[in-house]
Amino acid sequence: MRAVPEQEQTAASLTLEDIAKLAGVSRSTVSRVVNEQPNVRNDVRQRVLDVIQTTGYQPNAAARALASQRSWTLGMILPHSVSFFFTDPYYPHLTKGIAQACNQHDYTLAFFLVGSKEDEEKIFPRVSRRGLLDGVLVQSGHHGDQEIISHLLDANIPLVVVGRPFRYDNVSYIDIDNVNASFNAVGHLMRLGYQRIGTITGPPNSTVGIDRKKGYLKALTERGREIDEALIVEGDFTETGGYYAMQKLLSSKPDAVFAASDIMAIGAMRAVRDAGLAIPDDIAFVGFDDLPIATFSDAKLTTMRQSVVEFGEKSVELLIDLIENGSQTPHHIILDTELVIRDTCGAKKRN
Amino acid sequence: MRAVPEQEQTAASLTLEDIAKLAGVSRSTVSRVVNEQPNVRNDVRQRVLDVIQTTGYQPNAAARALASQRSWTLGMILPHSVSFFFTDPYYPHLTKGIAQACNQHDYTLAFFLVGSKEDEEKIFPRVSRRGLLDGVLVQSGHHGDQEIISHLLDANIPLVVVGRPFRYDNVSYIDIDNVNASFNAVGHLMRLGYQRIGTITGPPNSTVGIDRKKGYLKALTERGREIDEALIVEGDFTETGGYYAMQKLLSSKPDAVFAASDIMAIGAMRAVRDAGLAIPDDIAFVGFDDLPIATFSDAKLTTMRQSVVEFGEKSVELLIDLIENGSQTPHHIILDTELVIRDTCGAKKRN
DNA sequence: TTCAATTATGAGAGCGCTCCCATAATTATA
DNA sequence: TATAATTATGGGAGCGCTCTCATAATTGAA
Repeated sequence: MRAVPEQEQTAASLTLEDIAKLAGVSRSTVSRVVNEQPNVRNDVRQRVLDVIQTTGYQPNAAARALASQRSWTLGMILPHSVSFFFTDPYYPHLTKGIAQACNQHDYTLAFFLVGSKEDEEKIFPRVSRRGLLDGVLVQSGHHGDQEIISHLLDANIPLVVVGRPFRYDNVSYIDIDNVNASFNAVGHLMRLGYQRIGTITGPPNSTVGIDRKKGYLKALTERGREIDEALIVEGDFTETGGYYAMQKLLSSKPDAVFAASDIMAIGAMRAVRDAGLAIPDDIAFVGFDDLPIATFSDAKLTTMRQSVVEFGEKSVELLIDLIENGSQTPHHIILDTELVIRDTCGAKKRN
Repeated sequence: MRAVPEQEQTAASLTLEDIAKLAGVSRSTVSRVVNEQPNVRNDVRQRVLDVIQTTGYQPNAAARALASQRSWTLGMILPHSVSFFFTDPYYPHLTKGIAQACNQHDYTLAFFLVGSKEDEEKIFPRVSRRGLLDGVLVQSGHHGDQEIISHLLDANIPLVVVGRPFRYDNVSYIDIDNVNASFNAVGHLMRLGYQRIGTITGPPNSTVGIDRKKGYLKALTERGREIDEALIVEGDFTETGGYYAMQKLLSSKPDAVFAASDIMAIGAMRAVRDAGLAIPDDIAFVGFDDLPIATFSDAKLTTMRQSVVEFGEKSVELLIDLIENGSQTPHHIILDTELVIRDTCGAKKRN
């Protein structure tokens, strides 16, 4: 059933043994050179390298994986809950960060986008199949993802959750300090003198949604402000969600709004303009994420920056660390955020 | 250097041989059962299946790949040109379609997101490494992607381009008939009686941009209308690009606009509203893609539907066909589109 | 110059499958 | 019932690597 080998002995179908013969050394020596191991004489190493160079030899990934019990492939799972993969550009960006980090570390990224809850069942055995993945990244932080996480935990496969999961004591994850970041974002608005600061939150079944709201509340209460429930409206991390949330908020007459994501801030600002109000003069804004879209609009968005690139990098590095050093105690990494002051908060006008 | 096996002989680390022993048959028989091959007595098959079921056995992917010379993994390459991966939700959607199709066909999807032109060099040897991928999908249609495509072609790896590339005589690709689709979209506006139909095109270094503009021109000229260059403005498949393009267009006083993508249409409609004009009464709109966002806004977008799910499915199926039947003649698949009439074209008001 | 320590090299086994082929069991046909 | 055809099963080789271990070459110290 194997395809008939045509004319060619293509470069890529050469084996270690072939290279060894061409370089006049043994398979083992070539293997050492390929894997940059010591104990090869310099001239020999160079000779082998030359042969590899001219032939364009590439080691066979499957053979290497079988022999070394390492596939050099990481899995990334997007659970069904991450259907805003399509509505919040944050996810594509994060995905890019992860993909790039994998490249840099010479890992291949396998992508498991779970379309439906049933798909999760189907994907699970695939992910836990030996010889395919060295470790798994799960983009999560949603309440519905507990099951898949504990599945993965049971399978004893190195695992990093990207975003804090609901139960996290026994799993490694990476996140930013959402509470504190939001606290600072709202604090910034308070320092600028705004009196009626509203917020558009994320959904309450996500840790991100919960934490950012918590930071908002904390900022107000710690400085003795009263919480006005009418100033808190739930969004869903979509632009449209932000738009409608803002429409509701408008009746409570806020003078500033902290939106839990840039994309919601953009939707909300559109609602403000549609209502004939000006930003930041009538209503000031602070967003969250600092995606490129934050600067696309006329009014550049003041926002809490989290470096998605760094987020991706660190997730991958944590996972690789887990794979290579296999510690059993879960690691929790919290990345920094930084307030980026642009136009929409009104800070510049007040200087 | 191998990790010390702790207490467990986890289910997933069982081998074919173990299952054989447990079921009282040979390795070969288990292999036949696992791979759903004939020539196994029913009761034996059932016995083996039971053992597999209870042990949770999963064949080792690397071993299977090595022995069968098939990795059951497809690569998806997003060249650097697809940086609008982050600005046009079309790409995440398409990615989802592809990911789901891979799942359905029991392939794993490996994801190569090329961050920079230099990355392309780095990714190339990885992709052409034997034993890793059975075939490759390239999301393309951009002028800058010729190089990577011919690289892949040289490497003699089964290849499907998703979107028509600039040179396509020697490569398999899948696309929609963009010219005809746009022709129909614009024809729809003409039939509704609009006189000054403008267009916001895609960039001219993409086949999609070129073809959709071509369809626009064809629709006008075939019906004896004159082309007014002032009614043609270039966009870049981003919402912001659509917004600014529309601002330019406004001075030419169009009564209808065909936008080459939904996301640009949405940006453009925002510009129209910001200018105090109504949709569709002052300016009618037809978009292209029919992404979910088309229906999010208040004014539901009339648009040319291309099924991204089907697009993904068909790409994967074409690639699998190439892998399994390995024909040398390139296949070109053109999918259908369908005009979805909603509010923004004004058709409903006129009935 | 001699022997120990160190470094370089090669041979062999084995990773866990698939696939071919030989043989055993079963069924069909005469 | 005997023999041919068919179907079921098992054993062996091999996919292309890695990694351990034995041995050869080189260097250092006495």
